Amino acid sequence: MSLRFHNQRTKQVDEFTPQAEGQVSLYTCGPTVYDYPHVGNWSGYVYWDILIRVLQANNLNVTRVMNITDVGHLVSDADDGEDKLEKGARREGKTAWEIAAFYTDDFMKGIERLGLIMPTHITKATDYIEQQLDLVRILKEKGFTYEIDDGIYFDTAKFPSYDDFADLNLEAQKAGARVEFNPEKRNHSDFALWKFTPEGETRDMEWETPADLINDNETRQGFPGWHLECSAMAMSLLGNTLDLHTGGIDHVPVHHTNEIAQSEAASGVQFSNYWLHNNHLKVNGTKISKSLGNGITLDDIEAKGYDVLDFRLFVLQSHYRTEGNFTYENLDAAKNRRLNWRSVAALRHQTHDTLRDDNEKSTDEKSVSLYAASQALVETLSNDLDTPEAFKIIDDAFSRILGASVDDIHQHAFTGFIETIDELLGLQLIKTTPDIDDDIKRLIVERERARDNKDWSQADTLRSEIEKSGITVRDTANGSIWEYVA
RNA sequence: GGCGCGUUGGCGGAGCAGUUACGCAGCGGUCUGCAAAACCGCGUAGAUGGGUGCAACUCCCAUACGUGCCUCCA
Repeated sequence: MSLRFHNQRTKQVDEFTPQAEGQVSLYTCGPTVYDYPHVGNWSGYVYWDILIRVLQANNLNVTRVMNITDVGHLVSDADDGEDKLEKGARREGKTAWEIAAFYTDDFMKGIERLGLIMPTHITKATDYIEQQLDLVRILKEKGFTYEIDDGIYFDTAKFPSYDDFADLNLEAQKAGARVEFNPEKRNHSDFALWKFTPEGETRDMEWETPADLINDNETRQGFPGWHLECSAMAMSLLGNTLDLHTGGIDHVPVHHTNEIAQSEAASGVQFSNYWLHNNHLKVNGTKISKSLGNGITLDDIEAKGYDVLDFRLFVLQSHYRTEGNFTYENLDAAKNRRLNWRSVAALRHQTHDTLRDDNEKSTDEKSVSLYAASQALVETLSNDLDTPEAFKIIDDAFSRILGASVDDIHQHAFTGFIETIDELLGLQLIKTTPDIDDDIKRLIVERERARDNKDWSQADTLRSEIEKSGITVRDTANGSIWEYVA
């Protein structure tokens, strides 16, 4: 079995080989906790959840770090020392610390709602201030930094391969730039490692800048630049070279480019061997943005009567490197597909282990080797997380299940297949398809008896009775089958 | 102004130079006590114009439209 991923570092699909056999170190850029995440944010985390599951299915032990950005993420063009957290605090009349705590908590709940596997470490930027300052110190000692009025900056001109990762054309960008940049900066692409709190201001979140990092000896309060945290946390927990680093496609030209520059300038070795990026989700054909107010949240989805698992399935229908488009019409299609899959999964309660095993059944035209389908799922997903193709495999297998007589389905193998789907895709088909209770089973048997006696009115009465429990019955040549009422 | 990407049937969404993607929705039929399911079939997809191939949705060029980045962004 082999794993392949599209690697932004090499711009091609590469065979994946971890540094240490059987072990994978992985860093995922997490949220900035200043507001509720929207469907676009979540789609990325859903895809990286599949990545974890696929790595584990390949018998790899994953150590994963995800950060919580709770400081230092500057808003747009305002170069006035304000960051997203401080702004959010003003908006809601709270402190930046309270804002961070509230939305961090909300994010953690979202992880559970979507059934995402919890990272090994979830780290807050504010818990790693020391490590970030250490990194600044190393970069300063190596001559990569310079100080200007509002902070300590990284001199990108001293890192010659700066534009390789994103294939940037810095000269062209500079020539065509529409936004004024800080004239004190030496290069347009230079970025702040550490920002100083402006004179006369006090921030909710600020720390004393160590004297050895400042040119003159006066004490200055400050806070970390946004890019610094990821490098500091990744390297302190996972080492100087990671196996995998993931994030949104928007991070390629700035955030990840800067992470690479500052990390490799400090350590002298490659920061990450593989870089994976998820494409964005649009809403109704346009980019999701605060100003447009189209940032649909998990709560919005549920308020419209959908399950968050419908959204999860919707996301996985398209490949992670393809741009998606969220509309409620499309969510409807995903919901219907999930309900259909659920009906199939519920069939396992109505099958039995028979004398014939799964392999024997696979030789039967009408049957299907579910063991082979499980294998195919793992292999398909190992090929750059090909979820659309995985869905096809599931649909193929399910349609053969539906076409087969219940007596021809091997319960153990069938349940195993559903479990494999859940392990790989997290759709919770087992959990969402509980068996029916004995009272309903009795009614079903009673109804079958009525049918045998051709007592149709009694049979219909019993079916109505059964439907009060959210279960409906359909009749096949081999007996009655129950399903959940949609 | 600079740099890039996309355009597949009603909707979503894949692979592939020559065979049905798949799903959701729709229509017709078979089956059936009813209902449903299942199965079969249908709608002659590939933005437009050229080019290279025996052969192009699938490669190349151009045009149109859409969209992203260059400023924070998953």
